[in-house]
Amino acid sequence: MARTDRLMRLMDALRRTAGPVTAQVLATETGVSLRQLYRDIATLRAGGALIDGEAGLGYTLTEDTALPPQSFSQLEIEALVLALSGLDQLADPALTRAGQDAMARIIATLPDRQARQAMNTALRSFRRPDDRPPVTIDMDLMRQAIWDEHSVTFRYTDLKGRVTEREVWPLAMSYGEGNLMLLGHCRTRLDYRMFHVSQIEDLARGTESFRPKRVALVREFAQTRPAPDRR
Amino acid sequence: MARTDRLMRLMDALRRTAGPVTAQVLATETGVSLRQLYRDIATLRAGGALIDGEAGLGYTLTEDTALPPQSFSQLEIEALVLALSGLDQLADPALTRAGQDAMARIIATLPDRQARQAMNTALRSFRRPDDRPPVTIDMDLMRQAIWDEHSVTFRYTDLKGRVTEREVWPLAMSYGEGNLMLLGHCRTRLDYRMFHVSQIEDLARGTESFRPKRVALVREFAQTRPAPDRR
DNA sequence: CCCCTGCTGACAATTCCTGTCAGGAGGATT
DNA sequence: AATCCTCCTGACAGGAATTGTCAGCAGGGG
Repeated sequence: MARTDRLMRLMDALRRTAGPVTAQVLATETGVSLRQLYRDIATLRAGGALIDGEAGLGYTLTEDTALPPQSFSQLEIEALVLALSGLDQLADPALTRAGQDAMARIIATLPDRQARQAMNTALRSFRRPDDRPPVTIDMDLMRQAIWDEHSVTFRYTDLKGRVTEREVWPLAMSYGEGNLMLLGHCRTRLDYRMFHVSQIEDLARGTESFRPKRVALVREFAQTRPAPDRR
Repeated sequence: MARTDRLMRLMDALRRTAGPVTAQVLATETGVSLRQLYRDIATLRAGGALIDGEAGLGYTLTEDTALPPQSFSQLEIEALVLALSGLDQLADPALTRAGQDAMARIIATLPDRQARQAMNTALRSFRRPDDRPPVTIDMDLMRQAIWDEHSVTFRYTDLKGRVTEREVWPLAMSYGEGNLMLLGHCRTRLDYRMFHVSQIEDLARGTESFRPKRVALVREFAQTRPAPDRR
């Protein structure tokens, strides 16, 4: 790892000095021949760093790409932006807002050029939120219950129109078929169930606590019904 | 830089998987012999990464040393996980993979408790990838063209079954109606068009460059047809 | 007991890295 | 113009590092 290490020190040296630095100085500082230093500079440039080299003057670091490892790749940013844009369709304003905040925070840590491009590489979704039934229940209460590992009670209308009262251990939110769904362990049926959030009414905090079983339960569920493979 | 690069990919692979991974799997994934993988693991450990290796089971990443820690609220993490899970539906393996890597990297910077919870707060989507037409074109080429601000040509079958040859300035990818879409400026029609990626055939690099107009074009498009309000 | 795994050592082949030498081209100073 | 300083590139050979193969040990789980 001597090389990688040296390249890091070279970047540090470039960052440290404001004005142009000659290759000779950098070569001495990194303990390498002049020829090799030119090669190292070439390597850094290939890695995305914008290093301005002017004959008769020296090197100036124009833009710091911090090299792939520490940050996100272009493709990863694209995936994030694209994915977050899908949240608009979930009709859960708090969640959408949180997603935007998170994205903004991530973008804030990006190098300038990458950040500006990121905003325009992927677009927000074009489907209007009104397209799907609005979420009427208190999602904050639901999230709180999931987080606290505490049961909830609600009235549920299933796909065939049957209405039932249920007490459920809320395990996780999911995004299936373009709808916001709740995965829960139904205390009445004693089995895992997926609920369409839009079909839930009269949500209230229940009396049971299932701490700290949630992680185990979710894992059991995942094993019972394997999710689509990841690759 | 082949080695350094491979070590990064190895870290990504370790971050991505929750449970123990065997050395053989990692070796295959990073394209290296089993022996070399053990050496690579040793290198990462020497570099400070805490990788737990148990005989008969596999490797588990205990602690990550990369990336400055970013703090996210519980809700933000939930939004990220939920959003990223939607990528599975896009049938673009590279993008899905990038999303997983990015998520893993974010989670790696989280405090332990928060991280463990995050993995289970939201579930991956349950819709199987096969549900939608697979992406047949070379998305890498498309992304490259967007990034390079260079035109592309392709044959397009519209919703009414009409087939046309087009040259387009690709502006951005979008995720609308649950499908992967391309926003482009059609050079034939001289107007903005949305294309369903699954309807694109014979994608090739075109002859026109539109540098550096992309940002301006996307902005103009956004003003012309306002996206659903963001709040 | 077996199998599956993590882990280590040795060795040869190969690849990669590096220093040296020899130039070319552009800017700044005289 | 002349000169110096610099960035930059190519070729080549010695050396260092990386890697695959082969061999063996140790620990967990059935």
